[in-house]
Amino acid sequence: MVHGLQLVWFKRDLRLVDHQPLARALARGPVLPLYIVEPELWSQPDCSARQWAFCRESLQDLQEAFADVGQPLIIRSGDAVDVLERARRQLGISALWSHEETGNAWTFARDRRVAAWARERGIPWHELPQFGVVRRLQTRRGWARRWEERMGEAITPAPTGLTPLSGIAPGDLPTNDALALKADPCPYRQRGGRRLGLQELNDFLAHRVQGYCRSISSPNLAFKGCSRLSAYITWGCLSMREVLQRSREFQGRGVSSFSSRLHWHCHFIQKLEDQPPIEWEDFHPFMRGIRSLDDARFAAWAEGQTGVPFVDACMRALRAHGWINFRMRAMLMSFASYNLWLPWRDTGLHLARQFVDYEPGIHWSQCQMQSGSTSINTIRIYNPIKQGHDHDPDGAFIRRWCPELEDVPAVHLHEPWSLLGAPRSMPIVDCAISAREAKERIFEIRRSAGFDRHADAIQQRHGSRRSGLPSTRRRRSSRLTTDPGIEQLTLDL
DNA sequence: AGTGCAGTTGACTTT
DNA sequence: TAAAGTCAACTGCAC
Repeated sequence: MVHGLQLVWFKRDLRLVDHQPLARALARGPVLPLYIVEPELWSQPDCSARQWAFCRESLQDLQEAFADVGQPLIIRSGDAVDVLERARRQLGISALWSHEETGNAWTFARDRRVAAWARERGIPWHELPQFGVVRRLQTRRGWARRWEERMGEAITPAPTGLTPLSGIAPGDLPTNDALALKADPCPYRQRGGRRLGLQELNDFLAHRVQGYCRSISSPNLAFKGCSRLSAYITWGCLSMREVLQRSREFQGRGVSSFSSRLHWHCHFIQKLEDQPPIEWEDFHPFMRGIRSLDDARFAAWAEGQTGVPFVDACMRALRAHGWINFRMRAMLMSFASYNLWLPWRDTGLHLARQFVDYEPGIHWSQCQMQSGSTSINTIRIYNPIKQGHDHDPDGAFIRRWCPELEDVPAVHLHEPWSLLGAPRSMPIVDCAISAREAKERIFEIRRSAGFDRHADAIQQRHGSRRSGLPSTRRRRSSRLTTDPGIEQLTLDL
């Protein structure tokens, strides 16, 4: 049976291997592979030039891969619905194929407009999952098992020998200027594309995975010792499935620690999939609006000028690399949310732009988790001085990124204000005092009436079944408040 | 050689 | 993927 043109819409899945929408579309008929550069997307406050640069390199790599199989990748710029409608009018479209995307609120709204357009035009839109994230999830029960099932599916090989469509101009990739992106120098950024992603994967599994556990916490080791695959997974140069399956060919603590992180990747994205407003709204209603934006504090934090050396070094390294290890991300967020008491939405947008591997679901879940607003996790306030001593004991990292501290002797490097006699600038906040105040504020809210009732509901909806069982204390107290029989009894007493 | 004591370590709790 | 506090057990040392 002959079908009409199958439009495969590439989003953050910039590869030919393990691309089920592409493979399924090819089984139906001639394929038009399309990437839509959306200027409005790139003007969103969580997007940046460094992300576009990585995406653009990945697209160039994909263009080459398509050229090798005989059909150019088609690039168009503009609003997605406009571009799709033009394609429909000019070429006729029988079906639209893509991966499911759990993006930000903007891409969610855009997908709804595309869905409405497809419905109106009678064009079926086949969206297939590429991660362990489940659409329209009813319960978290059995989630981990489903994740394993999906990740265990056979890898779809790259197609070969496509029949080229004639008379369609391939189109050009716009530059930063054309997208009006703000200058965003990032000298040590990883480069995009599947070729480099595979290189990183092979090198990680062959040489670096053994030392993985030892390297992840220290900013001195992490840039080389971590997998460094996150950006390639975010932009889809590599599929999660192939990364997981390849890594399971190996054994050891490093491999199991790494693959459990792939599992957590999907666990966190699932939260945003289930509840899109968590991008800007605190999970727990009692946590909403508790912090305030202070411009001077925000600027000092964002520019790596807080006066706390380890915090500043991390922020400056992040700006220059477009990446930093997990623990240091958590510390930067913790410092902003607790010590500086800044709203996580504002600081989260800044971090989002810094991350080449920005993945909305992970990012916003983590921002909230490191700000204590989820209510289902215990609050974790990082002490940047202790973190510095633990993970940068000789101060090499601080010296690398804070040249202004050149003449400070090693013993004072983590807290140069302790160097008596020198007119050393004080940090913008006292770490110990501000941490204690933040802790008191959070626990005051957590003690307030009705807090646990919301927290239990959040745990029910978003908590991991595997490890996130409510604490004994909470379980006990929630039984008291949710079981009407016992509640009556306790009220009587 | 046993006792007292300051200091350390580790498990556990609290915030 | 926190940090600080508590407490008991332990250690090294002086006497």
